[in-house]
Amino acid sequence: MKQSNLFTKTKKESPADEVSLNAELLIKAGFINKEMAGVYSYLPLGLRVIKKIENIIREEMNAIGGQEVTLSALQEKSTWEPTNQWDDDQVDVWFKTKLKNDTELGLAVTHEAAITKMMKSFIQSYRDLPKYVYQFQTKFRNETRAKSGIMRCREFVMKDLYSFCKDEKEHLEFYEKSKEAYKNIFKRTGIGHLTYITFASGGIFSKFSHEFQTITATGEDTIYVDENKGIAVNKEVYNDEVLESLDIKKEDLVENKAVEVGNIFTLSTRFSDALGLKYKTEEGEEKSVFMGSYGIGPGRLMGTVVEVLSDDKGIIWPESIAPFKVHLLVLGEDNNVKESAENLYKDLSRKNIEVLFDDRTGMSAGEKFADSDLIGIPYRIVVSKRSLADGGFEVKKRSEQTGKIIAIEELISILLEPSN
RNA sequence: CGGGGUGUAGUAUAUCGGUAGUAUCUAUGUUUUGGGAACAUAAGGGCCGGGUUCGAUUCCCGGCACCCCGACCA
Repeated sequence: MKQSNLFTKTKKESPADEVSLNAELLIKAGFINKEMAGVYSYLPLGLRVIKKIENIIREEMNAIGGQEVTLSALQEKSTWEPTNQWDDDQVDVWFKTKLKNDTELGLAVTHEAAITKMMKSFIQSYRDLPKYVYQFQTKFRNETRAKSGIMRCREFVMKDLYSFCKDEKEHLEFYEKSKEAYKNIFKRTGIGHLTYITFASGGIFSKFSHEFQTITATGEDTIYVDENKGIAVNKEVYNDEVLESLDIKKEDLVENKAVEVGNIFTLSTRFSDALGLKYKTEEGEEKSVFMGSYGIGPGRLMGTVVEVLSDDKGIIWPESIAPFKVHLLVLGEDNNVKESAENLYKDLSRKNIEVLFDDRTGMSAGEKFADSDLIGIPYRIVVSKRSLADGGFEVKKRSEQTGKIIAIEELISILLEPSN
């Protein structure tokens, strides 16, 4: 893509109404736009990142048997009444609205009940189980206080997967698989080294749920990390009894602030009982479907990556989710230089290498460099009189301080190496 | 929801009970071009409503919006 065609612009000044690093950098670099407190639009660069994150999640969900759907955002009151989750004194984050005929509706806070209801149409027999269904879908939550940039929004997309199993045993097999899938997701999106599976409160039907917590000073949660075991305990369940049951020693734990980037939990038969999602066993017995729920917010994940992987100049995207692989900068107005850059842009594009081509004219070199650092694309290639005189193009990784001049053949072979 | 704070050009900020200044951005021109270039010219502003006052962007009240701390996050 030619940067001269990109409608977004970078900003020099940090927004006055954002304190969080993720929002500050993403807004300055033109990835997102703030519409109101807790509500953000995704711009071309930001959407490319989100789509890449979604694709990684999608691949991992498909790998463990997930089937993608999209459920509606409008939900009926009757969907949530059986589990007593419609009343505002039970769930206080509802956005509610009405049809013209006064029928009450809610904007989806989550989809456990809705999907349980839907699956009644398709699950009747043990032969229909297990099934795993997921979506990327917008949730609306009327948070009393939106905060931390895109980390806690009133409108946000969530990947939510729901598992439907015959019994707890079958459920736990999948539950373990989902942990591995989640680990893969965080590893592939570049925050695996800072992300710990964390024991958290499990609600009524299971002792624990599992959160995936990424260590960062700006996190909302406090967790206790056992580095050797690679696991953590959320402060909300941190006590002697829990530590003993998990065989964790207090002295091995280090307290950290962290952000919850994923959460998996066992629902058991809470929703299937309430909504009547049952199946016939081989013996002809009627049983409730055993369910689980598995969430990740791609937007929050993106914000976390920015929080964790950035420096004083801007964002440092992991290759796997960067909006482009290469940021090609042409310096100066010399026609030979321009032509050389154009040709390189075409060559790389033909090889299906994603390039953001900074072909903007009338800009100083320093301004282009500053923009490039802010946007944070993994490879920066500079074409200038100097680089051509030195025999080619200057390549520098965003994560490194210095670059080197190389010829086009070598350049292409470097860029075609499989990433991550 | 409790507490605290802030609303001034597109953005970021300053001053002031009496003419609202600067930077950046935008437009035009000239000179620049390897780390946010220089000069010139131009355009652009007091959240909304009420009150006090000769006069309010400034003081007071209400509303709205935004930020921070805490609570909440099923």
